[in-house]
Amino acid sequence: MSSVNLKQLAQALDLSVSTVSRALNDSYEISAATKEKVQLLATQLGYQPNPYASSLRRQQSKTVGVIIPEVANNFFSLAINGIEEVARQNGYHVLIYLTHENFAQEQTIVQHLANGRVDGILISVSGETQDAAHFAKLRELNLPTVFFDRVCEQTDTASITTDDYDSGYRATHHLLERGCRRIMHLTLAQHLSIGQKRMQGYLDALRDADVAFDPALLVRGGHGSDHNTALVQQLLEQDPSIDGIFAAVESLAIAGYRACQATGRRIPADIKIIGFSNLEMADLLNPSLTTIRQPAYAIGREAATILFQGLMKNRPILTSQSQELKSELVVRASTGGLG
Amino acid sequence: MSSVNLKQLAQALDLSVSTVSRALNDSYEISAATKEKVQLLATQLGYQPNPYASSLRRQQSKTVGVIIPEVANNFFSLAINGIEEVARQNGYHVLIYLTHENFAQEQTIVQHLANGRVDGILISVSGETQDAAHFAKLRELNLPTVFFDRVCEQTDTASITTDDYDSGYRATHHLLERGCRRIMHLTLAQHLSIGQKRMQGYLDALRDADVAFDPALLVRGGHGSDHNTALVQQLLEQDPSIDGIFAAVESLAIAGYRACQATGRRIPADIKIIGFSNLEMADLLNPSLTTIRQPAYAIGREAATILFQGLMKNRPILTSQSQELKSELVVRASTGGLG
DNA sequence: CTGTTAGCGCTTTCAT
DNA sequence: ATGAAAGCGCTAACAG
Repeated sequence: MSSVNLKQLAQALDLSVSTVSRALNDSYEISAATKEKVQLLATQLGYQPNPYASSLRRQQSKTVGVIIPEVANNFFSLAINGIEEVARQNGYHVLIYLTHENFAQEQTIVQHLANGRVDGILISVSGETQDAAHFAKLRELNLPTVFFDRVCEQTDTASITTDDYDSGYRATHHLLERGCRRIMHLTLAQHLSIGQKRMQGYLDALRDADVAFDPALLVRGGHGSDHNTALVQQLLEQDPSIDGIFAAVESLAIAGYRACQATGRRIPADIKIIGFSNLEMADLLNPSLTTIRQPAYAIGREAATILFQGLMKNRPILTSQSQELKSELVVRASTGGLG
Repeated sequence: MSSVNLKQLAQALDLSVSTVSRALNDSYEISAATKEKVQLLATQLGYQPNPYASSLRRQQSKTVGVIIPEVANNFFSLAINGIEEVARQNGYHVLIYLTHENFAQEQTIVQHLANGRVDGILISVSGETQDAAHFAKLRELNLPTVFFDRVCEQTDTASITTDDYDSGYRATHHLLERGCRRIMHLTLAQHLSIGQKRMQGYLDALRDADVAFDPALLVRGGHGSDHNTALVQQLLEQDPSIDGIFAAVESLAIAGYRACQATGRRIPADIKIIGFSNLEMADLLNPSLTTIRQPAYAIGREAATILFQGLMKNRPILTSQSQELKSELVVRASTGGLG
């Protein structure tokens, strides 16, 4: 493709291919004079090494695969930003794959990457994923993998997460502190560790405050923002005692907000809302919406950094390298909004 | 990496490497019996062809590069979704590169891709890009390229855009129709065709309505949401006659909204806002914000489709394949909000 | 310091 | 219908 290759360079310079190769790779066994000559001509002719030839020979691709459920979601977008940046700095390329929250797709993708196309994998598991057999294969093949945000607890690789339990606790505590006693808990993926931990934080905060937990307040949303809004709205109408909403996912925070509006509840006078959201817009537009912000960009960077360190030093990636980054409680409303 | 390769399969089956290769590629010159035998063992052993070996030999990578300014932006996120989907359907892989709106990075990335790593490129140019020399090289190398959203008018490849002029006109018309006469125009990248077209729509709408254009109402924002808010706020305070805001970019629509709040202007009673935004959240959260929604996902799909058609049929990608997709004016407020 | 040679794993003529 | 052999472009022993 790039028209000019090593052989041509070698011929033009009357050198052997290996000398040229070594000169370009700045090998210590090539004279400074030759190096210069070679590099000069190489840049003149715009020589670009064929990545596939060297990948084949070196048995490494300088490429990582990123597998995520969806990219139209601010958390993952920001994470990709972090990942791409670190990759670039380390001379790596980034292949992107989307599972669309579909387990079968996730399996296929993982399997497709187990052929040397990538040197390592960064993954946030799909909402449907329960079985971890496909990850076992990655270990077998010794393909370094780092989980981020939505981790798979069954395998023993490194993972970068947010302080899900803790932030779930804090969020609930925040509402309790403001007088809420009947807090609706909105969640999507109950069987994902991320959902479970957030909910456990919610439950423990209630318990520590001696507030009874009512299972009726546990709501599992689905996909489709209008559907969720209707669902919450219905529950609000059924139970006027509800005075708080804790949404474990951004989309559900919005749904909760809209449902409150639809039922005429005033925020924060009648009801208070707190929700996970990585969308700065959300609280910029609407300060009455208190949010839990995950350090998405940092998570991407951290996950990538751990992966690359393992790759460069050719060391296995250990569970001990796992980290839990802190999320932030963002309260915008100065005028006693929800804050 | 994947441990098992053609040679091993061949030995195990007592066949030649070429036969096995052909069998797996479903060649017509292999007996049905052999094919079956081969394919059976291949799946049993979990054979995965080495992508780099076949890329090297075939001189094609089954990979496309996507170059965008940023991914933490709903438009590009959605576009990637569309691109990835189409790529997957066609057996292509997607490499992601971010320019961070930086021209130098864009040049480097483009140059790095001109070595056979990708079979084609999908690109949305950085805000700084004025010079198109680096794209000329792509043409030289015959590397199929499709521009999307932020196109480069100097080259003659296909491009997928939104109806920027038209939507700029319609947005402005919308405000004029509601009585606005002093409409502030907020823009980021004035020299990008996308910014120019939107502004031209604005100007023409004013002219057609016989409303004088005041250059003082033209505001060029920068990066940093707080900075932009302060800028707009200052202008609003200086000029109380301003009764409308047209934001050519989502972030500026938010800045405008916040500035209005800060200066005590009521929306839409005192001032009306309309802005480009691909964030459904924005108008869900705040129905008084009328938005122009681009068909981001469709743009991604369309751009990718054109690229792949060219790649598969080995045909050049022509300007004639360019398309302009329609954007949508989203008015949420039923209660006479801004709508 | 430089050249010769082998080979990464696959595809594809060319032969049989 | 199958096999032998060449070669994609590069790197890395091994010589010298």
